Amino acid sequence: MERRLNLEDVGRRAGVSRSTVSRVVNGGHVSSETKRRVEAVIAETGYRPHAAARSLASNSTGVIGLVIPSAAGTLFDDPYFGRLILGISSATNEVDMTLALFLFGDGPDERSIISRVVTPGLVDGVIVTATTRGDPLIDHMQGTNMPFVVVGRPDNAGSTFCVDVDNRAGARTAALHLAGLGCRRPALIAAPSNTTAGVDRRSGFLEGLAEAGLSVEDRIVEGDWSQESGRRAMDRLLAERPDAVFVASDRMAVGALRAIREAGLNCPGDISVVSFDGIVPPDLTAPQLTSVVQPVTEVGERAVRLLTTVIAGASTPEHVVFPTELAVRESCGATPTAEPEA
Amino acid sequence: MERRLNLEDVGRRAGVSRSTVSRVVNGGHVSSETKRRVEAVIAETGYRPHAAARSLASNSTGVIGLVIPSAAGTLFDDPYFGRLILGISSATNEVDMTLALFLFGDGPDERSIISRVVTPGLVDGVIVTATTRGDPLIDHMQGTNMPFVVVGRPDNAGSTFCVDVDNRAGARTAALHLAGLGCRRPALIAAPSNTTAGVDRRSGFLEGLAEAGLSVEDRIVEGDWSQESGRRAMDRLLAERPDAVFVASDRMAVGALRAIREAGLNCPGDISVVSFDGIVPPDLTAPQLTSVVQPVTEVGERAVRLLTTVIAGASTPEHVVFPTELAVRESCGATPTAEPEA
DNA sequence: CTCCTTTTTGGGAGCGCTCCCAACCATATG
DNA sequence: CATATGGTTGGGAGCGCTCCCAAAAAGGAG
Repeated sequence: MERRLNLEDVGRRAGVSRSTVSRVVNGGHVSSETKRRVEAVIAETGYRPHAAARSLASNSTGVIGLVIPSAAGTLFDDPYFGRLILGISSATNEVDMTLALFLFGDGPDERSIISRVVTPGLVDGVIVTATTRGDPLIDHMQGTNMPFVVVGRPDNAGSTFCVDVDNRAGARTAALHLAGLGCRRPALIAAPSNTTAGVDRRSGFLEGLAEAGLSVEDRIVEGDWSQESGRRAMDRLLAERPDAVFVASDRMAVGALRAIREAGLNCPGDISVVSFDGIVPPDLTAPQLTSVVQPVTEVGERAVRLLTTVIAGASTPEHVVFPTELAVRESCGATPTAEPEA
Repeated sequence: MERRLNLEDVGRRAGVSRSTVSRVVNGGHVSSETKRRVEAVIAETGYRPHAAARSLASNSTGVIGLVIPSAAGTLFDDPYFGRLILGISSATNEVDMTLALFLFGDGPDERSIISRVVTPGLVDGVIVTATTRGDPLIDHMQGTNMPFVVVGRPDNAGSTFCVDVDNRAGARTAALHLAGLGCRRPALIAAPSNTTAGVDRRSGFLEGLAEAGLSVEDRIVEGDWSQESGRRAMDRLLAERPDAVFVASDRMAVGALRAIREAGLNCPGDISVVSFDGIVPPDLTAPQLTSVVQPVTEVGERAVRLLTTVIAGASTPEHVVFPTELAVRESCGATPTAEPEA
């Protein structure tokens, strides 16, 4: 097995210098005749530039990292992260970069992996997501000079680049929609309050309710994003006889729907449900979920684009906020249900 | 902002040479006194070695790639890939390496990303998931000298390292179980026949059936892994009045269960269901699915370990096959259902 | 035909590390 | 006291590329 060849070798075969070959590869100025000859040699030999050498010399790796702390075994049970990764991956491909994935749990190993993320010469920048409120990871990142953008809204957003969806406005819309439908005893299945998405959706919903002169009183239970937690939360809530529930995630809403059905009640007949995410396929539930749709894939793509500007040197923090959109389907009762099932 | 410091700088501050610092960092032989001094300087300055420089000099990057071809927008709808990634990521962390993720669709862009995967100096090796039969990607990889292992069973497995689960045996077990329960009219909701997992599960099931003197006759419909396809397949199958169905994936089984319920029939009362994967949480469905459990996470972890041996120079192809295990729950009817719901 | 501009090309320097060999030092041995 | 032994240490060479400057070639204008 012969040695991999390098720029010099290719140049020798084409009768030009290292530099000229480099120019051909990277699109510099080369006479068309020379270019033709060099390209022929490259095609013939299958030459490919060495990524590490390039990174070292140019001080840029062409790799971006995606960091997801507290990635438990259940990470992908919620379609959210898969969708986000898909968006990030596709945008990464588009800008001709490579994606590195850093998942870590809450163990003590976490620290060492964090430090791997900021290893010089490994990635050009990172996207950080799934952080909890006051997550030390954000502070840690700020202490380095590694370019990074946050997906979500960190507490101290002021000084960081971030892209998020308008959780608060979306939840408010849900409240207004439910109020408009005439509910009297609204309830809330909230997302964990140690996440900004959780608090934003909660406060947005309460705010919308207040505008309509309504209140959840004590009809509020906090879930943990899981379907099972949504089911249990709804079970608990049923004792309070709510006539409308806003569930802070689709996945929890699927569980809530099941609890309603198993209690012998009907959605939307007895209880209207509106959820947040718009991520589970409508057909998957009966009735179809009315949901506040957040553009997850776009968020991922935008995060990559934003990161490239940070890598390129942008320094004044930019906050991108995507609007959400209410998709009215069956579970809220605004539309006649196709086939109300027992 | 001052320049990042390098080995030489650290050495100067500690009064030793570049080489000595390198030895301290990499665990070579250094006197304890010197070591202490150097480590102090490293801690104080926060020095971290430059990954690209290291890769270039040592000809090893510490990065492994995960390649998932034909990754459509629905990739993560099935928990399988998420789970696989989790296993791979955790094993990658354990061996102190970094994971690069290459997802690509079936577009013409695919080609260029494949070539990025084999860029020298980018990754030390890759794990390729074999989805479709006769995937040209496998052949392409064989043409390079990039170490790789396949997750799944490629057609031409002979010459590649791969790790897979025993789909055939697992499906056979399902058939035997159903037969043992006394079914007379078994049916099959198969996985796509352009995947080896699909054909293995199909043939294993038919084989088991044959052993028990049974046959699906024409009670066989092929799904596309999606929940919706499982539902449609079952709908179609109902006309044939099957009394037992083996569904080639949990996700399709969830759809099948719904079709049964919506047709006013009862599972397991009217129809027994056994699925493959064991990946959806039992509580998620009613009745709980009896399923052939495949150890997805372990497969991922094993793939990483195997890849490290290939990178280290292993050259005689190794095929690791994990056994599956039948988890008997409610949907097959072997156990009294907790609460048979309409 | 000379001088100046523009395009094209070559090669030195250097990125930060590892690898390896030679030099060094101390201690143990004949 | 010379010599072997083994643990430490320093520094040259080189990984394959980019960056940059200067040399060479090719035109254009006077």
